[in-house]
Amino acid sequence: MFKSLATTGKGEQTRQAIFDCALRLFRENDFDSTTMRDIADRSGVAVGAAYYYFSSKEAIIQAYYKVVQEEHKRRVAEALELRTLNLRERLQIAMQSKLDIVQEDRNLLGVVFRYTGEPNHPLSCLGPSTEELRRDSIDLFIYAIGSERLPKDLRLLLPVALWALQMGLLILLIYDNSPGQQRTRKVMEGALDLTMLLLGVAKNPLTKRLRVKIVRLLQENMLLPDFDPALSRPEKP
Amino acid sequence: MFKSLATTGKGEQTRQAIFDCALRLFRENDFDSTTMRDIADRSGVAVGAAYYYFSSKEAIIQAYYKVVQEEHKRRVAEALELRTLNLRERLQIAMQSKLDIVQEDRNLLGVVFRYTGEPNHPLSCLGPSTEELRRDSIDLFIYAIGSERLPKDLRLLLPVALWALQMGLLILLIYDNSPGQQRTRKVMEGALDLTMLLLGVAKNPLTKRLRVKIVRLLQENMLLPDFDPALSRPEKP
DNA sequence: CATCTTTTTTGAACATGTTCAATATTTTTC
DNA sequence: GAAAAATATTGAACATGTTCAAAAAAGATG
Repeated sequence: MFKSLATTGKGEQTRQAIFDCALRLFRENDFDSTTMRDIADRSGVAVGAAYYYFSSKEAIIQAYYKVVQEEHKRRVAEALELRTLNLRERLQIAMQSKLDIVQEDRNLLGVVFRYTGEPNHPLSCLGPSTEELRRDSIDLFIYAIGSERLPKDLRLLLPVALWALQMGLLILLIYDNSPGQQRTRKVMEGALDLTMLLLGVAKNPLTKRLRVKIVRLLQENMLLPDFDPALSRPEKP
Repeated sequence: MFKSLATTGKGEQTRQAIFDCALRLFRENDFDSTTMRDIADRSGVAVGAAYYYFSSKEAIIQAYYKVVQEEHKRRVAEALELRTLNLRERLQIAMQSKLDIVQEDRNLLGVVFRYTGEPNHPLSCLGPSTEELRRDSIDLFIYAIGSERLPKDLRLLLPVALWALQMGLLILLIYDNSPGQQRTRKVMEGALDLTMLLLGVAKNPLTKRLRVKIVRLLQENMLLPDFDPALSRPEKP
């Protein structure tokens, strides 16, 4: 009943060929100066075929981003299962590995953000159509946080905050022309230092009122994923 | 020596006609489904003329955003000069008036963010080509903060933080389908409350070390406008 | 295997952003 | 006011993302 099973059916093969060629071309030249005709030619198919597998040129980038996400999950799981690490180390791995994966494709990455401000666009990186990807991304941070002892509200807040930080770092990475994108790495380190520091402070009961204020503001305005009705999952089955 | 003086030369007149028609059409339908041919037809000129005045379709949106910015400056200046207000009130006016101006054009606004992730694009809202706009926007917050008594580092940090907050609120506004976009307004209020609260805390000398950490992190990585060499202005003439 | 159904592939046609050489108009110069 | 220079305008031509009816290939059914 599902599309393309394990065995690489003919269709899946073409899809992959188109995807691979497209990525190669995007990397050699760049997204905008690569035409769908280029992609089709290189893949040895007609333009129509490319559209049979990808609903638009940008959809190829979305497929790319899904691959990135999978690889990210894989790497984080691998690293965290290897040995026991403290929170700071775990978060660092989560952030770092994402940057590692994506670093060579800074130009492609930009396209992912192209419809940030257009909610109804199927590729809007904040829109409903990408909810699953987003959820996955946040879940990865939840996984990295693991069973770390944290006040309830912080447990709710931290993953989203880290996701937002990651988005910011991706943007920074795109603009970062320092050799090896060291600048972005440094900002990441610094931001994680600050995060740990703030977490320390936040555990202090004196900060309770402030925390409540923040969480309530976000919750009431549906800025925390669990509180978007469309997303809410049964909490106590 | 300058283009188009006070007297509306013929050219400026056409430009304005094209701009007006374009905006009207963008609002009636939307950005993407309005074609340059539509715009040209409605303005009673040939397509080429539209391109003589606007280097691209998106450039019309940039022009729109400049108008918004001007209007924003005007309103803030007007409101702040009317009577003496406290910091919270001043910041609120700065934020609020921006939302007021832009609210009816939530769909257009999205286009402003279209090249966020593409530094070299002339319309990249974080790129070098829009540096002036950004600077203006931050300056407006500096103006709103006025001569409020603040530690030096906060004086450096706050305007940028407010600018970032404003960008976030604009994105939120675009996604906000609550009646009258109340949700965005509430988040704004809440965010300003928190800002004031944090400012209060930050004035406490005990937070000095943390503040220094934050400022240094941003400065070292050129994330504060004054420290981008390309931007630096003589500070002590 | 013959037939029917589904999946895949094709490529011409279309829509629309953009360019540009040619033309017209306006402004400047003397 | 005529000639020259600068500015404005035209619209056909181009490039490229996308669509779609038709054809081909693969798979299912009997």
